[in-house]
Amino acid sequence: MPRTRLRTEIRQDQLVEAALAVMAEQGRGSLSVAAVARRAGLAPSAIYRHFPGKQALLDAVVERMRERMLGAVAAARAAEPDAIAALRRVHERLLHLVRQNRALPRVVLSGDYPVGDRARRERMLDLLTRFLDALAGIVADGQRRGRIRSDVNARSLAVLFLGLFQPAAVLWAMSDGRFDVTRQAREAWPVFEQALRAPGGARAPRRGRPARRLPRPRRSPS
Amino acid sequence: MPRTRLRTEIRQDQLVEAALAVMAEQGRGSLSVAAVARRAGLAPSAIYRHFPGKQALLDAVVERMRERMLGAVAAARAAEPDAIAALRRVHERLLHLVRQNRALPRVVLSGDYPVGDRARRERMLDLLTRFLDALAGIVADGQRRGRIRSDVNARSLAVLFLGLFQPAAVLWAMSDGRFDVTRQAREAWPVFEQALRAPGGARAPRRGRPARRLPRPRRSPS
DNA sequence: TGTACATCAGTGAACGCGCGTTCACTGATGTAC
DNA sequence: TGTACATCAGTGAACGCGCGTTCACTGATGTAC
Repeated sequence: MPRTRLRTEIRQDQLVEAALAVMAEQGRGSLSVAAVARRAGLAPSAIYRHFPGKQALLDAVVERMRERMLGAVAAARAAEPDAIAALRRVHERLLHLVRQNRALPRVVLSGDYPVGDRARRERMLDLLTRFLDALAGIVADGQRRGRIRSDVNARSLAVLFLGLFQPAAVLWAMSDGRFDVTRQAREAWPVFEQALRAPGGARAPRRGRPARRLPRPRRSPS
Repeated sequence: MPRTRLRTEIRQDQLVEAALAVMAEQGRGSLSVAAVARRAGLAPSAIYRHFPGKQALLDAVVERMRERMLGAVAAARAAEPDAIAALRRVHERLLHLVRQNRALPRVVLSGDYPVGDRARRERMLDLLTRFLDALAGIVADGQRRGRIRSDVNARSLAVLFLGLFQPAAVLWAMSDGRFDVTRQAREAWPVFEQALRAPGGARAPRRGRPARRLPRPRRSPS
């Protein structure tokens, strides 16, 4: 006897959320069709009314993460004309996204979401590439307006931004929320923001010739 | 008929390396006992002469990554008395480690290595914690000697350091080595190094009261 | 230096289990008259 | 508003496959005399 019968769009949505919830709670290894179905209150076979197979469900999960991540960047950029303020807001929004959904780092940031064929792996990389492009767009904008240092290319600064957020996300997911992601963000952001601004008082790194020499090492152990 | 017969310590070593190779090439999803055995030139059943089960093999893989990561930090610290130079060397060594072994981010940095029970998850988190502790130790040392800014706690700067390395590692692994990890490092390191030094010309972030106000947003779209 | 025996790293065949998927069937919902 | 029918989201049972693991057996290596 069928329980409640719902339209396929609604079920698809529920199944994607169920998959995310299962990953968040039990890790990606436990992401079976049966587990997702149970979570969504359906029989395992019901999934095949809404997706052609498991891989299609996984694709839909990636698609949802893509929408949310790129959405966060676009929204922040639209809301904040200032590049640094926009980046700060992206940072806040991303942490919010991760806090709401512990599975995000496992899907997007682990580099090892179970993507079957080659084309899917490419699409996965494409997601991160677009994300970095969007961030680099904000950075480049800030550089043009003189708000962000121009002696380092925008793409490299975008990867640095990713580094502000990724370890926090992963540590938070690994520790089941015990890692204080808010505190880390509060302390790390000012450092990053300062680094983004024009080279400031300290000597700017020379363009083309990266400082290979170490800064006067002193002799003293421990 | 048995091929070549080797001592169990040697086979254990080979099997761990084989597991890392399989993960590097086909991703963690393909990490089956059969695949590891094939890679090591053994029959699947031979693995049980050297490990009680698959989980023990996975544990050994984690243990090897732990040794190498903590080894890199310890070696850099011993070789360089200056904290900033030591961090730089850790950075170089870690990138070298990742370049040699593409599976590292999948094992350690993904937050989702297939660890069965609760105790194993804890040990996994413990690895990263110790790693961060070791980094924070270097940072604290630099702070005591006035080489590194003291207005941000050492642990937060250590997580920032992790962020310098983790995205590069993951992007490199995801792109099958196409992402230019060396270039990223060359461009990102000076920015990070500068951020580590004393607050410099720019206003230092006030202790205890993080700047919640955004820096004078200007009205101008796109 | 032989011979006898214990040890133990190797093998292929077979196991049970859980997985993703298929299938015939059910019955609620929507539509035509 | 009622009746007849098509659609389609639901079900439980059954499938084949690949997995981790076990087992009896093999034969190379090490050790005792």
